[in-house]
Amino acid sequence: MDVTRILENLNDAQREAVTAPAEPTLVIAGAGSGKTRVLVHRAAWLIDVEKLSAQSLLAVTFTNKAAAEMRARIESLLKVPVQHLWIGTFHGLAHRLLRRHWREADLPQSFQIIDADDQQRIIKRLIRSLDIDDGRFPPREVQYFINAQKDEGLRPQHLDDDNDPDRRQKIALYEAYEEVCRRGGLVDFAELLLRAHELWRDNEDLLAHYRRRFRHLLVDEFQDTNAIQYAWLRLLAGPEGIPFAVGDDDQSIYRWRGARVEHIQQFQKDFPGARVVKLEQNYRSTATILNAANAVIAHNNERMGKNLWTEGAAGEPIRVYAAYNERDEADFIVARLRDWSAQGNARQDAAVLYRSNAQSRVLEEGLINAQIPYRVYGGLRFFERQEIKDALAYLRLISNRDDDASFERIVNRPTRGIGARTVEMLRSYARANACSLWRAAGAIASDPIGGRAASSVNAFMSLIERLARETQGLSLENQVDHVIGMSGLIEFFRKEKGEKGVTRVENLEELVSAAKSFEPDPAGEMAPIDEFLAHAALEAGEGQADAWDDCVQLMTMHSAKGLEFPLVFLAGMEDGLFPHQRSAADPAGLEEERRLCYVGITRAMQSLYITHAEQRRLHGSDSYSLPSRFIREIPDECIEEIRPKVHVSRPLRAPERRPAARAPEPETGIRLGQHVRHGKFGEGVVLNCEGQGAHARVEVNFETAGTKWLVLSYANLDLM
DNA sequence: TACTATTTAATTTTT
DNA sequence: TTAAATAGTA
Repeated sequence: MDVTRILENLNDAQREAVTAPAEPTLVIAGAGSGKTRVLVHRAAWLIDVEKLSAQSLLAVTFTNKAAAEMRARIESLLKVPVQHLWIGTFHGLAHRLLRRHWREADLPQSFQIIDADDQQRIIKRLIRSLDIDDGRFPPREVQYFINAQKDEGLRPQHLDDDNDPDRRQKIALYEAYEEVCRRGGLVDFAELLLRAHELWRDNEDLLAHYRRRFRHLLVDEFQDTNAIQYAWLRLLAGPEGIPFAVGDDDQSIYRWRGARVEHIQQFQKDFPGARVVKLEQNYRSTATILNAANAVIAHNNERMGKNLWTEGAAGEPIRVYAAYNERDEADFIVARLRDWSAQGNARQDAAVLYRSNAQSRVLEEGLINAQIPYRVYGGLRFFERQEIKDALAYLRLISNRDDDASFERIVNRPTRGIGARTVEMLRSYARANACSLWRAAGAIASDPIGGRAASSVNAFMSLIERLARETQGLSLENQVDHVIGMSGLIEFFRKEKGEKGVTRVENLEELVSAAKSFEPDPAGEMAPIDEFLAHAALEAGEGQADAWDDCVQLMTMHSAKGLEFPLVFLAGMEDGLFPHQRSAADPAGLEEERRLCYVGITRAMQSLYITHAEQRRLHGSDSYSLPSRFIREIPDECIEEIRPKVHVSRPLRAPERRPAARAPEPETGIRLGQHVRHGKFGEGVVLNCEGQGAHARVEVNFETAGTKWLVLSYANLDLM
């Protein structure tokens, strides 16, 4: 056995974690401290040194990318493939279990997975069909409610309406939604986890079997687990299982979608005496960057506490640039990126991070002008594209006629004379007879007095039947090819004007090649087409292709988690934008924003620039804000302030169209963006003014007191 | 049924 | 500003 290969190049803390005895272990791994490394080496250690069969390990991650990377790295360390090692996402593993045990899970054998978009469509339809005011119950909110319940492991029957009519309504919708899914054999993402949990909870023998098999549970990004994921892990671990969880409480940024950092504390309660290892040595960033990150995150109360350090040098100071507006900010960043390239650096080593996607626009404009290639992360993924989902809906309907979500999607796509009226008729029939739309269509199509609608519906049904017949026995690739051609989809999109249609047709052709290169599990019992459909739902594909081009990377701070770049810009560091207005109100929200800031700072290896704009056009109108409070939390000695150069000052702008209408009070000297001081509220910036003379009021965004409207004649503001 | 005008709202995202 | 959803019109 070659212990050295597994242990070399590990520091003491990493080694302690990797070689820990077979006991519950919690690794608190700071940013850049070698988290994945520890996980990978732990797996290799268990297999190679402890001589455990790869079969007895289960490794779980949040993203497919992380799962693939982990497998690859374990294999490269062990120098052998580890096919029998279960590595996957929570959803992927749950799906695997449900396919194996669909009977016990009370699912149809060829159940289909629906994504968030499908789910929303179903809910929207449901709200309408039940004649519920969708103003009071927006589909998005209902969807959020349902998923939140599922994430907590709750079924409608577990819920109490608390005598709140709104809540009662939502519970009723949850129940109705469940029924639609049951009838259509549809499973959403949250349902995968919930079902998998119930599967084990209610089948003693099954649970015992998996407990016997999986002795070691390796968990990545543990701070991101939601209640049902944690419950699932705990159930599997049982009294004997040995969980090895790796996470960082300071990088928990997904509370809003159910993640609970508290599981880190809970872990120590559920597994008393669990070994806790902290990884604090950082191999990524300069000491200056780490000092800044440590100082910022130290302002949070709810944390385990840890301090990143490095053996490396202090490095450059963090540059803070105060831009006049978002254009100036973009110009500054573009100029720095030019320098970066001119000095012989690779563009892909530079990243511009921002809080919200809308910020990318100005940056992109600047980059296009300067002819700097860039790549924006997080666009539409391949399998999420409209035309792709249409094609998949045909395939799904062929596989299962009762799939109402797919039925609705394609019944009139391409248009075949089945309009809103006809669909409404189908829906009400389906509702009255508690059957699927397909069955309703059957009833209506056979109605001799149905008229034109009946014949259109009839034509649609025979098309589907024909496609089903014709694709039987064909290879996956040919099935897909046949369906997109004969369904009329290709023709439909070809007619679409502009470049869009061309791209759509190309994408459909791409789908055929995706089907061609898809390798179904030879041992799997599923029909290859169902496997392909599940794959499409669980792995929506890359957001943007061509990662190999030498491009500057643009992304949100959320999507930057886990990545690192020699040069990083944090753009739009202004109060209201970051921390975002909508999170700043409650302390927990603010702490999460601060963790996000910590994530952002720790992405930088060598150089970090922080920029903020005094004035920013947001949603069409100008807003004025103060530099983010997070900037102030960085120690002064880490920072070098860069003043805007006079000659880049306020870019030429057309004169105000209506100078008089919105003009600030000339005699008061108050203008938008003016910094002011108030006796009680402190310092702030003028956001807005209205009225004149004695009635004039101004809206001021105060650093500490928030945004307030003040009557000018009483407020006694000092100009600054 | 398809196209056009108007209204509305606007973090963060993986599966 | 702008994208998307809805309402209204040809």
